[in-house]
Amino acid sequence: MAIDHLDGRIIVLLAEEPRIGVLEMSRRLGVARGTVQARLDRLQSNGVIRGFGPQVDPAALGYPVTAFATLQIRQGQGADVRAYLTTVPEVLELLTTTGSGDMLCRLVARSNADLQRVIDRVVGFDGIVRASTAIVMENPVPLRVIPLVEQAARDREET
Amino acid sequence: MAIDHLDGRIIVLLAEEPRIGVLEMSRRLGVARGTVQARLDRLQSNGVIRGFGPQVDPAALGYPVTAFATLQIRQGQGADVRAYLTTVPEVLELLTTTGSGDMLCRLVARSNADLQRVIDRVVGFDGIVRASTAIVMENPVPLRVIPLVEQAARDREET
DNA sequence: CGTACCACCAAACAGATTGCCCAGTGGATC
DNA sequence: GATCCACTGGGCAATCTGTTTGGTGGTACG
Repeated sequence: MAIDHLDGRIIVLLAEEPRIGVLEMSRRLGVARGTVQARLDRLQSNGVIRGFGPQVDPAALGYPVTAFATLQIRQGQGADVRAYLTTVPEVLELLTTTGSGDMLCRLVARSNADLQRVIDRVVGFDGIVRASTAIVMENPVPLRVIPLVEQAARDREET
Repeated sequence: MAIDHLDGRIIVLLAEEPRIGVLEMSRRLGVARGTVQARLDRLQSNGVIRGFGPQVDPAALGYPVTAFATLQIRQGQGADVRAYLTTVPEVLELLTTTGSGDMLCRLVARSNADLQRVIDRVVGFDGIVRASTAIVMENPVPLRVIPLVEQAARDREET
């Protein structure tokens, strides 16, 4: 759960050059291969590293438009809405937030015009009272974790 | 840019068992190893697969609280705000959305109490006019792309 | 003070995988 | 008919993986 400095370096290295392999990592970090291997195993069983799945870019897939929809859910319909939205491929993420039955929904679409179709499909579901959508224009900071990892490693050291 | 059915299966397989290797994939998919290799190269140079970085779980790192902050930016301060927020490790993502100088900001914190510190640090920056924060309670659909990939592959086939 | 435990290093092994090259085949294009 | 392209199936040396072994140092604890 607490991240070591070496753990941090391992994660950063892995983020920079994912195909690197344990052996090469041990060389670059100046530690024994077994150590890296053990650390990696620990990080994975700890759940710190969830996996190494491919990072797919929706834009390159033909879905360059991203939007966030804030949904207001009718009382007691939360589970239904969740189940429904799970079946919509264009729904990339769904979160419930503080506030009266609110959900936040990350969408993608093939175009601005297509976004209309997606939104209709999403908010057309009975159980959604109201929805407001914001289109994403730019993404100055794409989803990242490295700075957080480094911070966590630093915290650990400074103790 | 357009995704083949085989491409789709490759991505899905890779998402399910990331450590699988090209050879094993070719066996499971019933195609030659060179084919899988060529497809993978193409997918990567196309940008469809951005990489294979480790998926780090902020919660396991000690940051179990997630929140979204909607920021209203003072005219012309957008660049400054971006630059500043980039330096805050707890800012995992930053997006500019439609609306008058609005940004959406994904945050994590060590606790609800700690969230206050993070928010102060974020909105304390000059150039941010107003901010409203929503704490994430549940994550019924964690960030996913597979259904979209399958959809894209299906679209391609049905043509 | 001695023991036990733990993380790490260094080395070794067989087995598997990778990157790369080649020749042949079938379909589509012009 | 000639050409291009993607795929197959095979083969090669080099490398990496998973795993085990023995040895070292530090720390916690009775």
